[in-house]
Amino acid sequence: MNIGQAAQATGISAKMIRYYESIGLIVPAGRTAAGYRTYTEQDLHTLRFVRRARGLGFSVEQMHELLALWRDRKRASSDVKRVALQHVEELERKAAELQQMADTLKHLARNCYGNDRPECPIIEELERI
Amino acid sequence: MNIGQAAQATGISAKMIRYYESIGLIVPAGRTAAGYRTYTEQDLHTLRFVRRARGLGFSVEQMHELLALWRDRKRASSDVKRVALQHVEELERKAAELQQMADTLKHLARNCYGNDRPECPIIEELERI
DNA sequence: GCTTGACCTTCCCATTATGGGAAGGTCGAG
DNA sequence: CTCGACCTTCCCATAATGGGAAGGTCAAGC
Repeated sequence: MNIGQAAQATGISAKMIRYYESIGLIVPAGRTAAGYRTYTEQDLHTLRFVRRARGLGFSVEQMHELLALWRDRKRASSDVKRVALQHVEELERKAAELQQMADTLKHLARNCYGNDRPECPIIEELERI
Repeated sequence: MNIGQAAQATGISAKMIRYYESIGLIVPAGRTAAGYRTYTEQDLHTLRFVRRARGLGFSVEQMHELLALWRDRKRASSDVKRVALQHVEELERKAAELQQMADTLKHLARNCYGNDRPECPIIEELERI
């Protein structure tokens, strides 16, 4: 299977598959005599793992760790849980930060008439002399 | 006032002040005969506006728009409100996305014993054959 | 057998906002 | 006059992703 088919089968773009290979996240794919990358079912399996991890917001570095744990049949589930919970913390911290910004802005916008007049508490807050 | 003092007075690094100037977000600072940038109180005022906008998660492009509205004494407050609410939407969308990821992971982690055994629903979910 | 279009390869560039660091010029205090 | 603290510009790096060029390969159809 060529890279284009692997891309379609896994939902990861060919560009990204090559990138993941180049940074050592996944092992280099096999090659045909002409130099085309070839993908086995096992390769697709790995790529799908990667896609799901990305979908949960894991960074490439964290995926590296997760892939290593996946491959290690004797891993302790506590190791996986640690990585996951650490990531949960970061996700929640970021989510809260964004929500905080949104709340502040919503509060300001609520006090803005939003009409043709120039008076605007949003700008005034940003300006705050 | 030199750039270092302006940086300290506004909480924006000297590096970023130069960057904002280079991309045209702020007007070029005055210069001494030797080429040092100089900042007036008005300049600091603008920089503080920028810092607050950054603190609310506005992108450089959005700040461009906000600065233009700020300078335009005849702006309609509805224009400001539109920019703000559009940003709120994006912030809330991103926050919800992150929180969704966190919730999914927390759910998986809750079902993981987190002990020395290898069985782990987190890895199994990522793998999902 | 040759052409053509769809695919593949590598390489370079761009994105966003931020910082690190080098090489060299300037300023003020002692 | 010197030295340390500052300033200047320029280049590089980050994370993850895509765009695109130049050129090689493959398979289908004539």
